[in-house]
Amino acid sequence: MTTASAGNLPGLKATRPWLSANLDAADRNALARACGDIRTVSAGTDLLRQDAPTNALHILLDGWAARYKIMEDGSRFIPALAVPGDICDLDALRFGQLDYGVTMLSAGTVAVLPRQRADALFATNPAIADAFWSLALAENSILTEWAASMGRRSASQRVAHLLCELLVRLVIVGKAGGHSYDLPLTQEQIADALGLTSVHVNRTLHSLRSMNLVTVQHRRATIHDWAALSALCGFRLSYLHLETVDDEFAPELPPSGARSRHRVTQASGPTLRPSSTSALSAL
Amino acid sequence: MTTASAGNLPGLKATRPWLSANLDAADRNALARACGDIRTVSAGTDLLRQDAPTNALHILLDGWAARYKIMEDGSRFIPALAVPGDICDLDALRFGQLDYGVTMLSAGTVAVLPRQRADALFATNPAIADAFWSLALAENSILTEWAASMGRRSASQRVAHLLCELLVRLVIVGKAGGHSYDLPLTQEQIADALGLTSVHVNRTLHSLRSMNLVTVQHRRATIHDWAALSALCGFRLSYLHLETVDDEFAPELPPSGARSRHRVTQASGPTLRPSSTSALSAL
DNA sequence: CGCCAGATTGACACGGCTCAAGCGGTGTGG
DNA sequence: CCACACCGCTTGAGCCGTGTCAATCTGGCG
Repeated sequence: MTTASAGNLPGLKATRPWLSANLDAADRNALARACGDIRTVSAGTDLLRQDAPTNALHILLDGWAARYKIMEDGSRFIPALAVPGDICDLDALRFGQLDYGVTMLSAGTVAVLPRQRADALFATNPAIADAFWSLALAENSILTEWAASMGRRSASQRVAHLLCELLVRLVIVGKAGGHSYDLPLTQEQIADALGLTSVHVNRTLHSLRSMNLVTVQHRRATIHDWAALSALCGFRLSYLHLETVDDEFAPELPPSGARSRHRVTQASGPTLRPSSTSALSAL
Repeated sequence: MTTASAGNLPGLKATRPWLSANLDAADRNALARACGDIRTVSAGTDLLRQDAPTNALHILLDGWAARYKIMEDGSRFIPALAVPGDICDLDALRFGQLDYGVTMLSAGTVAVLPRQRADALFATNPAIADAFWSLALAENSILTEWAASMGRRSASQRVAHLLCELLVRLVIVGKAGGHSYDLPLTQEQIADALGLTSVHVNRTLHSLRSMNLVTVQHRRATIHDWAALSALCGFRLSYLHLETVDDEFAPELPPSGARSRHRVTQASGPTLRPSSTSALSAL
């Protein structure tokens, strides 16, 4: 569709994930001390089984994890992906049984934080409670965006949007090099995250490639034209609620009174100033 | 599809929404006092505009509200519906600008809770902070289920699932009479909440009607066969995290190693013991 | 009685799914 | 070091669930 300069990425100042973004050294230490063990796990390991009882949170320190849901007809759906710094199963903070499972998509390391210790931390370190609140609400916002994708975007837009989101999230935690990053998902897993079929994801990926927008192969994604790719899917940074994004990227106000499923305008191709810093490695 | 007895509804003991479910009189009073004004609003009123700055939460006391998102192509998407007892814009607890708007679907009343007062309350009344946490995580779970619907369920299953969810949520706050309830959404709004088209929602509704599962007309939904309707869409109570549901309705463990998009079994038709109690009317 | 938003209906197009075959890389056992 | 197996990627053909477009109908309401 849109052509465009091989634009740079959105100008992010943030260098840490939501959870630790606003914590000082003391609080980060307290959080680290509260964690039980640190587990090194291999790809395919289930951190949590769907509908099984649980009483601890899993904070992903390295690698990728996915929440998954086996639907009533046996199909699988992936409602969320976790990258370093994310919490795999935040709901365990209040609920003893979750209706999704968590599995590792790559090898990695995970910190286990017992629910009771988390509550204790909240009581003594308000800043930590704050950090968890921000994380929970940001997650909420991402879920909303994913739902919107499945409900109102085409296959190629969904794929493009996911790739854009992941680039930004990975840049923030220092896991993206330039415009590319390791993407350990199979096409089938991408399909499960987007409500598509692996066959169609394959075709869509080829289509995006042929437009010189992005290449995904050998478990690595390389974005060739950020401006065009983000314009194609209407990607806007605002929903990620990164507190330290440059003003120039403040979201534009969309047309106010729109009807269901219709035309429109717009295009945004912010420029990015990559930054880095290991995730919760300090933990 | 499935025939079945005009089953009763799931056996719920809960009589209050998440927010006030575990608050004692003192805390409820504190919450009420913290709220600024109570606004009486008419249908169509916008409580919050998409991408506009905000610094207060809107607690819905009566009526229906919807979060909406205008997509880049001008189409509309509704990521959440609020019924009495729900918070329309929980994200405002931490973020000063939300990428969704909130509009009233019916006339109603809303309590406005300034963000700062909410934070103050959390510091002094741990039980209230707890209540908000539960609400946030439950909302998260509902969003996940909606995303799963859009990603992996057919049109009729989506419609059925939404109608099931709403019945349960309304029973809990005493707004459902027997197996029916007022549903102030137009078919177009239902379509926007399900990622469908109003034309297709219309056809789907007629189809469900012809199967004697449910009737939706004149802004009222009447479920004729709960057992069959919930079986059709694989509705399970667990994702709503109602703490006081009878054990007999504990979710069944789904088959463990499923592939993307395939066969399966299952059917659940719990029996419901309606209960009532006005939402946050005490506020 | 006239208007209008919302509900209906029909005809038709198309995006994405299904089914099925074939290919390629990689790990493993002989 | 080769042969096989297996998993994930590709590709083709055809189908079908939903969307699109366009009337027409209906119930409320002024």
